[in-house]
Amino acid sequence: MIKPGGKVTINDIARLAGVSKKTVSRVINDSPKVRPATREKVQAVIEAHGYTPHPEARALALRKSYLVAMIYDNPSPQYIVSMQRGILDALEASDLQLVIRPCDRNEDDYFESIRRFIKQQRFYGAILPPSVSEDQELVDMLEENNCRYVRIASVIMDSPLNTVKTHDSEGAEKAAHHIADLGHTRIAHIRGPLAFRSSHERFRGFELGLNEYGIRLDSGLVLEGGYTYETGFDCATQLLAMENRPTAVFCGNDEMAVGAYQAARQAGIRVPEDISIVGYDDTPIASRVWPRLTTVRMPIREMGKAAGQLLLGDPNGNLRRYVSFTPELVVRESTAPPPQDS
Amino acid sequence: MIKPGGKVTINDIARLAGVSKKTVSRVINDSPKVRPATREKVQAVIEAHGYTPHPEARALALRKSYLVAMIYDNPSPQYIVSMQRGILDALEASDLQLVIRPCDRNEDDYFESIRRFIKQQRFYGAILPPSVSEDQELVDMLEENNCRYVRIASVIMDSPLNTVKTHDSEGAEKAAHHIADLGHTRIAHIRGPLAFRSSHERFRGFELGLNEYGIRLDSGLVLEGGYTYETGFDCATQLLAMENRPTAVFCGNDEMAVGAYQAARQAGIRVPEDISIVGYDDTPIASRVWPRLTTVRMPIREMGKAAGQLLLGDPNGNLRRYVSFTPELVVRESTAPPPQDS
DNA sequence: CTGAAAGCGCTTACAG
DNA sequence: CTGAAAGCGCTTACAG
Repeated sequence: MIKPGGKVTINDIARLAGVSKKTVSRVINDSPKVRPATREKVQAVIEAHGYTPHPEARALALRKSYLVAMIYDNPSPQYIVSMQRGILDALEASDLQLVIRPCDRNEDDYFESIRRFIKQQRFYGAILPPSVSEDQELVDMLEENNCRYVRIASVIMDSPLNTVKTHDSEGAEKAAHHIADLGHTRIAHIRGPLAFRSSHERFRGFELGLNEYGIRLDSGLVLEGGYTYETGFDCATQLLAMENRPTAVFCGNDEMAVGAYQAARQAGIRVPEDISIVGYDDTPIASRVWPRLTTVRMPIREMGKAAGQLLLGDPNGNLRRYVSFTPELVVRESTAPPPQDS
Repeated sequence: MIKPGGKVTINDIARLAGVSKKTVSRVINDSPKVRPATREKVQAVIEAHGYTPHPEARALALRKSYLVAMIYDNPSPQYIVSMQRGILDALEASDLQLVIRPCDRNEDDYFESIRRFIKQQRFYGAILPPSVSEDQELVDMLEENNCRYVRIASVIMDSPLNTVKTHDSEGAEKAAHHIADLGHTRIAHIRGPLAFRSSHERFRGFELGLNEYGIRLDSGLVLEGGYTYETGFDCATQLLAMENRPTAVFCGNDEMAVGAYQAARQAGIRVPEDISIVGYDDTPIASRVWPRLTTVRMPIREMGKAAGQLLLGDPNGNLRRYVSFTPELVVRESTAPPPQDS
């Protein structure tokens, strides 16, 4: 008899099926060395009792964790949610679960706290979106603790085999081409914080893209924001107050672009008639503001999925492939040719 | 010697400290029955080797899981991220981890898939934000599997001891009072889908609030949306095309309100001069659109924390308190008195 | 193809 | 206050 209220265990199944627990184990683990008749008999008992192996017991016996950690400090909810979905897409076929760990790199015990987390849990592996992915100290700590990891980053910082690369510079280059094509020449850039590699890559790509059209990016028109609405607003306010103000602004992400909308509105400057604004990320807000925002789209969910797959490794063999994503420009209504009289 | 590359175990610590593993266990678990000198000696060895107990082994021996599941189908990224943070706030002091499980109630294997998830993982407990929290079949399944749970919901569906209640009707009532105070009488409501209890509560509270001002909510001006931008747009487009169109619209959430903005814009109707719009939730988009949206704020992160605490129970004793949250109105620029000529 | 023994790293009674 | 034995639910060699 099965203990009332208690879970049925491998022993119960073994007894009920008249085999040893090892045989049950073999059935569970799809070992080929079980006679079909035996397998069926055991399967029937398993199903009849809704048996499912205890994950902690397996983990202990196999010296393996079934938990994947996602460690992140990204400020955009949409980014986080899409990334989580993507990772789960990859984990779906496996029996791994996703444990989340938001953090703040500015907090004092940020590093120690994550170290404890990693040491205690002995994860199957960890996935690091930017900007956590750029923290080499953290990655070193993971390696010290034998925790494999996949970085999502705009540059390859160690092996390409554990990086999902996003070609941020190419996305920014496309934005530059679009703006230049429209005929703009006085062009500003509100970049992200220097602590983010993506911010450098986007800046670099944007500058390159303009250069390809023979346009120089005036360093006086490059301001540093914090990837937030408020900083976008502040930087744009400064730009719009200039004597000879720019006719186009490329913002390092959508949040800052929406802040720039607000700055333009308060200054009585029309988008896109007086000023063109371009964002980056294509988060949902980009198509909910008015005018709808021209921006650069990253397939965030697919990137998460690729990261998950990289972490799992190829089930048939163990070759792991280098994965990279190229962003594309989404043209909407926030960009137009510069005003005639300018 | 400690195996190279291998993790240090309780046995290593016991040997190194010259005590039995049981004594180490007592130190780890803060048992009072250890002589201070012994405790210190053991502590020193633990720290010297950075020992941390294997969570799966503990879980197995204690017949207890250290994993909390968050199961949700809420479509708003901001809501999800805030709720996750709140739950983690509550879990911080414990050694529990948060496993996330987004799902889609419309998918065929939604229920079976979650059932498998629950059976396999034997969670410490589960947290259910709306609208998953309203699925009684799912809750029954959790109980069947001895998985405790906390619901976040706008009505108490079973015991108040495992519900974090949100007074949605009160928030909607406040919205009604605000609109009535401004002098509106032709008032519309774009409600959420009938499958969400919150949608009913908000509708009910709004109607009640208008009645308190002697205003009847015209059922012809109540449309059902899907809590999405697109449905908000569609419903508002219908309302604005009416012969005698409303001068104010209360939308069931911010997403739909922003959709309504867009509909007004396309119809050449100004917000708030020609029509007042009120949302619900105070998600970040509410203060990023123009004009900034008057809406009803829910303290989502605190609600998540309360849910986590309810799940953990009171560490000093085991009384659990009923928790509820009352939303407040946030007045911004999307509401104004009705136009003079109306 | 199948089983009895030993072990994963921890804890809970039970003695002393 | 401390320890030796048994057990949590599973798996891995090792026999047969």
